[in-house]
Amino acid sequence: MDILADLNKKQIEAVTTTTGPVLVLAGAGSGKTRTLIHRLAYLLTAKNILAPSVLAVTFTNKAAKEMHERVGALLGRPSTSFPLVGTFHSVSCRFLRREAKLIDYPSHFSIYDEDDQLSLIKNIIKDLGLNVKQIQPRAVLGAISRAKSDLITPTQYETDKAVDYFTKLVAQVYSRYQPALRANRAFDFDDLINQMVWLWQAHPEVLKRYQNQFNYLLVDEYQDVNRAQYVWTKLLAGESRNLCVVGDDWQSIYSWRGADFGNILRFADDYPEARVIKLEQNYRSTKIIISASNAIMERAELKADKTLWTENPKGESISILEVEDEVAEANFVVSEVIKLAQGKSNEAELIYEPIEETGLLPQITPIARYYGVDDDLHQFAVLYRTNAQSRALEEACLKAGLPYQLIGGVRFYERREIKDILAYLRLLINPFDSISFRRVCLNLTHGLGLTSVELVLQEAQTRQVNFLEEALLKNVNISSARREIFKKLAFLYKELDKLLPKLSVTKLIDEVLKKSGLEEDLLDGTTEGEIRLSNIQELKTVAEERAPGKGREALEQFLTEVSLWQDQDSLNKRKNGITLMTLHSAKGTEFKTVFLVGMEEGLTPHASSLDDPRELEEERRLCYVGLTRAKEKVYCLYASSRRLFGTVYPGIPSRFLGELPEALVQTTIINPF
DNA sequence: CGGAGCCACGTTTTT
DNA sequence: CGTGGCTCCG
Repeated sequence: MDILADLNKKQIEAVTTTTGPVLVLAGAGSGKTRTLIHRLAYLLTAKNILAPSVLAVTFTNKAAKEMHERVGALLGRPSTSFPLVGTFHSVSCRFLRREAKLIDYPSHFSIYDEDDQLSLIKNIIKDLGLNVKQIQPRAVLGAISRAKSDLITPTQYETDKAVDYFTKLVAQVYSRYQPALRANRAFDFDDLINQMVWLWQAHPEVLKRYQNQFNYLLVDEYQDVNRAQYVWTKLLAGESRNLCVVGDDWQSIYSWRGADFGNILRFADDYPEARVIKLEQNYRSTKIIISASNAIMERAELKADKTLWTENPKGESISILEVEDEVAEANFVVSEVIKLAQGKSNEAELIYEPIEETGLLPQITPIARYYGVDDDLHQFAVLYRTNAQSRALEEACLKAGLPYQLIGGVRFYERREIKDILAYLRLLINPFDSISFRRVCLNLTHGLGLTSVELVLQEAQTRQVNFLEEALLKNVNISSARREIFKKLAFLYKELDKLLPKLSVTKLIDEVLKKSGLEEDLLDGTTEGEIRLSNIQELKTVAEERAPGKGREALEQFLTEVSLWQDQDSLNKRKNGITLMTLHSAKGTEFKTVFLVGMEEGLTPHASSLDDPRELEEERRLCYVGLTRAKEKVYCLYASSRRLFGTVYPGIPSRFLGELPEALVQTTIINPF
């Protein structure tokens, strides 16, 4: 097996430069993932590095999984002798659970997601005697999270950042927020990184241990690391400095979440001896698409210098289309897909017939009906700036019978029934978890309300005991009926605790479904209840796959996995259909044909970015990401009027369209008259 | 305590 | 236009 076969010169350099710091600037479609995978394989075989001393960090579980599988395929060895490949959060969580006792946390701490964080913050605001309505807990959480991604502690925030009313309020909430997490034996997502950084800084001997173990470090999507992740990486790379980071500053689209692509631009400051390797040859797209993408990025102010090029054919022009409104836009996309899909498949399977007209705009593109069964539809994607835009597209697809796959929207683990079940299980592992306790009482236990639950919570807090201790209730001033309900709940948990060692997670979920009465509640004959129950069935499938085995250990593993694996489409089976998703979700994907819809001022670029040049730059990069998803053909659409939240707005073509060189585009105005 | 109606609000979201 | 969060009442 030749690991270097089929790689270009630059890629080979990136694969074989195994010692010292390496920065790989990998343009869109330049074979970045391939290079990474080959580098891992090269380390393990040609260099005979032992798997346990290699660590590869990604941002998404999907990327981690892909890397794992593809290295496996390349090496053809069992996954047991694999290096550790995982997301920043999952890897750090693993470390943190191992070392938790050093910072006085149990190893089975809960992991709080955004919902949980918000509940916690709302409670703190209430405790401070402030009005939750006037404050927007979301904004406070956002500020805290941003501070945390910059490794700013509550104390530092108070002294350095608290300058006006809002930031002073944030300081107040933040200083109570961290102790609140501790009281709950919980960490939030940011903590999974931060606490490890702080732990390493406070315990150099522990850091040393990790540095000694992981001699070879690989970080993917480096443009997306925030300050905390940057420090985390730098600490771990330590003195060996065998750190290879791969990324593309042009594809930095998460700076609003604390990602700082400056980290990629400043890499050489920390590592002056770094080898910088640029992967500029694109294997994905046509010359036209690459020229257009370069034209967009030429105008970016702050960026690493690189130019994408390709040996691929010139390809088709980029079609710019003006349509009447979002309905016409969706109709155009749908009929165009049907037309194109027909060209590629058995014609007998596709029959066109205009279906009943809407009555509103009968002149506009009569929708054809899709009768196909081919799976070429995977080759089409419709990308938009905001999730709200998916509605018109979905409707057009449904009307035409065109199968589609919607990425994003309400995520599986954010569904109420799922969160409820998980809260129930989480409380079993961590009975100090007040957020889960609240959920269990309020959503899954009849007869309990906010007032009595708050009283119990308060009593537990003053006595420093967990919520399930019966003795606790003696001093709580609630009616005897409610006291009985609490006692029943506590008893139920005791029972579950006893059964736990013998039960698989699947069985445990069944047990909870029955004993909590949730199953009974959901079997109320409504389809909604049915759907919720089937979601829980799906959760059981996840449990079987990700956490087989029995008892506490399996349950802990399951809870960690589902907390950290919130991936959108990991649960959606890849069914046939065109893909509908936001530009953000599109990063890392590729399609033969891409429709960029809503290319209007105020949408792409988004209105909220117009007054800030830096945010505008991010919109530009977003546009770049959109264009470079396409292998063969790009359509850009804008509507001359668009209905948003019930009101009609005039549509002005996006500035980015005007920046595309005229020679590359073909503009058509689809006018109904 | 919990359901029904009313009002406010509305980017992007890897973990 | 829809959703979700809150209030009021039974």
